[in-house]
Amino acid sequence: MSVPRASLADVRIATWNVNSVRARSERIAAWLERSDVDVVAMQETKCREDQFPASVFTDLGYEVAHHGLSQWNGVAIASRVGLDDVRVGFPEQPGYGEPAVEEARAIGALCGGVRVWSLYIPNGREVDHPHFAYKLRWLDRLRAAGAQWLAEDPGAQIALCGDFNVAPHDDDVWDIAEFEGATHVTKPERDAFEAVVDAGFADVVRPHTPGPGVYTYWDYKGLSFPKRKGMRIDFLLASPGLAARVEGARIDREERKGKGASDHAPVILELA
DNA sequence: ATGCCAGTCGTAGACTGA
Repeated sequence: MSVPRASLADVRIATWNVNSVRARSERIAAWLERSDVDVVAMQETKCREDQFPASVFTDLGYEVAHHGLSQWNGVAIASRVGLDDVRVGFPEQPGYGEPAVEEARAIGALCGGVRVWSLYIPNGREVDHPHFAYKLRWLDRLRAAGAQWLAEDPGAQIALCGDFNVAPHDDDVWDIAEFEGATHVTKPERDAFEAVVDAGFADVVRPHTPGPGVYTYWDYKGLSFPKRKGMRIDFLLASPGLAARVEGARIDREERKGKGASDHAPVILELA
């Protein structure tokens, strides 16, 4: 049983695409004990509410909120510094298809004074696929929601955490030449990502984890991890009020190693 | 690149992922 912290200073916030919370439950529990994070935003839980293994988190002293509608997507936040005012989805979050169907891609909560969002941005699939337009629309609505939150409270401490499925710069992939015509690196996707940043949400991890060759995701196929063929697509974007508290950040490559790893590594932010 | 690897459904093979 972890001891809840008495102070809200020296908080660690992480984001991690776990690629199934059920298949990964033992590794997640071991990682929580090892990493000593206070808040973790998870994506791709891949389960419904009634299937979510809440005890994995509560047994370690965390509160947990989950949003899952099917075996796809699914987002959660676990916290041991409070978990209040849980919000499922953000205002005007787009749905997918005709008619538009809501997907479990966003959950927010107030954790120790920080508004934490766990976000799973749509993949896009192919550049000419309807899912690609959905991805761009989703990012644009996230930008609009974020801008509105900062307009209402410029000093708000907001963390947009998640798998953005965008590699914003060429050195965020192992070889940009290999991505000709591929999603994740196109100008519209990068513009949509930068628009979120420009709305006031800075990538506060990169200054502490400079590249090139620094990634958060490695495909299971083709020995991508040992070959260091990765992508940097998981981010913690911080509002000005939160960015001012950032003292450090790291990507936990160790967690990508061994049997039963997620294809994404956790990304951890250290706050004063 | 038709696959590669992994997880979901369910119990074969389709779908999703990036």
